[in-house]
Amino acid sequence: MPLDSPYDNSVESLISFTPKATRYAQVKREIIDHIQKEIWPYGYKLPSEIQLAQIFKVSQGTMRRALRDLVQEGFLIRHQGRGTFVNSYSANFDLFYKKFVPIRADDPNKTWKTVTRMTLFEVIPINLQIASLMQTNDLTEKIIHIRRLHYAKLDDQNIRRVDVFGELFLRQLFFPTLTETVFRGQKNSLYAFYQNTLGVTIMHSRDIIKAVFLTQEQARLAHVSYPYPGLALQRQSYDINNNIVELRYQVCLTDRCHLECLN
Amino acid sequence: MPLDSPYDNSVESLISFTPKATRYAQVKREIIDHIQKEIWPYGYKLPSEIQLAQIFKVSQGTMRRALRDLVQEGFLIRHQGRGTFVNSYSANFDLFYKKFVPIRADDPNKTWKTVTRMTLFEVIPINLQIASLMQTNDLTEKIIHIRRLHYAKLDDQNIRRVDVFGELFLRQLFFPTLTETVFRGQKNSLYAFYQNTLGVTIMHSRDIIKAVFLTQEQARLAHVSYPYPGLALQRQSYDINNNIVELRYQVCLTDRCHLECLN
DNA sequence: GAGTGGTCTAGACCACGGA
DNA sequence: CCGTGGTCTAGACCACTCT
Repeated sequence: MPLDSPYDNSVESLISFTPKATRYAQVKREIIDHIQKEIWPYGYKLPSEIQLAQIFKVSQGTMRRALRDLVQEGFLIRHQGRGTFVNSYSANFDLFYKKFVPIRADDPNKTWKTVTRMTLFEVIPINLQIASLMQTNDLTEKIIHIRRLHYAKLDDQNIRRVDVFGELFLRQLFFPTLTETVFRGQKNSLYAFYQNTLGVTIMHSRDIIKAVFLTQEQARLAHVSYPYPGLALQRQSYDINNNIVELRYQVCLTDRCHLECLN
Repeated sequence: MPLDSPYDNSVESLISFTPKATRYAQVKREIIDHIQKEIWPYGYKLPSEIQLAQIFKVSQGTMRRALRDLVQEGFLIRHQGRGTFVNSYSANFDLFYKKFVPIRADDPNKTWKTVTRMTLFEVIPINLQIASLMQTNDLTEKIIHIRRLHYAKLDDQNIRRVDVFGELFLRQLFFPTLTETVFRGQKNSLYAFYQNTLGVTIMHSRDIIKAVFLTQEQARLAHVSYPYPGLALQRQSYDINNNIVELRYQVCLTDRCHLECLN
């Protein structure tokens, strides 16, 4: 770049260079950082919006704009007369469940129970396919691979039928404390477990769905004839900083369930 | 109610009784009405927000709130320096396409073309199943039933392969001007056709997806062996007043395409 | 009754688009 | 250049929750 460049090369401008960052966007980013660093942990009650406006040195209106956005994006939850809280999977289970679990029972008041069993836990080197789907270039990373089966427990019979075959791939980089023992201890929703126990919050995900045949082995475990059609769902899950940290591949029977999308 | 009731029984209060309707919500409703009655037709440029605030007798801030909501809900579109416009399928085809067509090609730069052919057009009496899915109780209604096939035209071969089998069910009540000839004339997106030619705007929809076998006839038309798995998608489409006006049932092959959901 | 978020107002300055 | 929407401010009143 020539010395008489028209661009502003002052140290100040280079350091403070945040193109088009509006005040409310800056405030949003700072709040997200606070949540991510757990300075404001999940469930935490934030100061009132008046106090927040003073803290961030903005007007109450600008503060409202930032808070409104963050509520809409799922970071915060507000109750009139009570306050503003950091949103969490535990506190708002239904909300997160509906957002991330598109599979619903055909019968709204379904009578059977579902149980989940882990059948494999291993740490493997990353391969090209997974690296591509995880959008990472580091081929030295380790991947935690977990296999899970979801059984339907029918009331009238004493048989267990596999409804969903699931494979999980997690980047160990983001789940350093996860071991087989820790995973076995988890009972509730997987994403709540990630957040509460492993410190990883899944913010959004992308699903790709295809129709496939079950394999012979899957058909046997599902107690259906072969061949049999199933839904194959591949999911990329993004954390609070927009890293893809989890890859999911699951095949599900659609006998008593369906997948629902709202547009 | 006793004469000394603490409640306000004045004629004014009874007439203007709109429980909890905030000002910005009232303004939103009035704007939607204007659009629905085509006082402000699709693509129309609204007055500036200052003028709108004067028209609706609210502050500019409240006006902004209403406009912001309506943009987010898809009714309006705004451009800084240009103005506020009534949104339309034609003007924002990509946006609507992405919203309502969850099926994407596996290959982002796909090389084949798709053509659509209507193979049936009939007006039939409504039946219980359709009435239930349409959420109507009037069993005297007429339903327009249309069958369409989507062919993939492969470059390297001279064969046409059916990729999607589609059935449409429309409530004639909402599409009084639709005849077979009119339908044959439509070339572009179906929802743009509904809006521009038939005066019906689809605002949102709900999809239910299952994995099924293609029928033998479908497998033959698709040039695949039997049995073969396919995605069955059932859609309920809602108009601007939240009536379900269209029901769609389509079965698609997922050889070169997939279904995508963002959560 | 004190504190909270939800709504609403009446201004201000800026960046962008088009004539 | 003027008109537009985008951002921001500094107040106000109300409904709700909790104690």
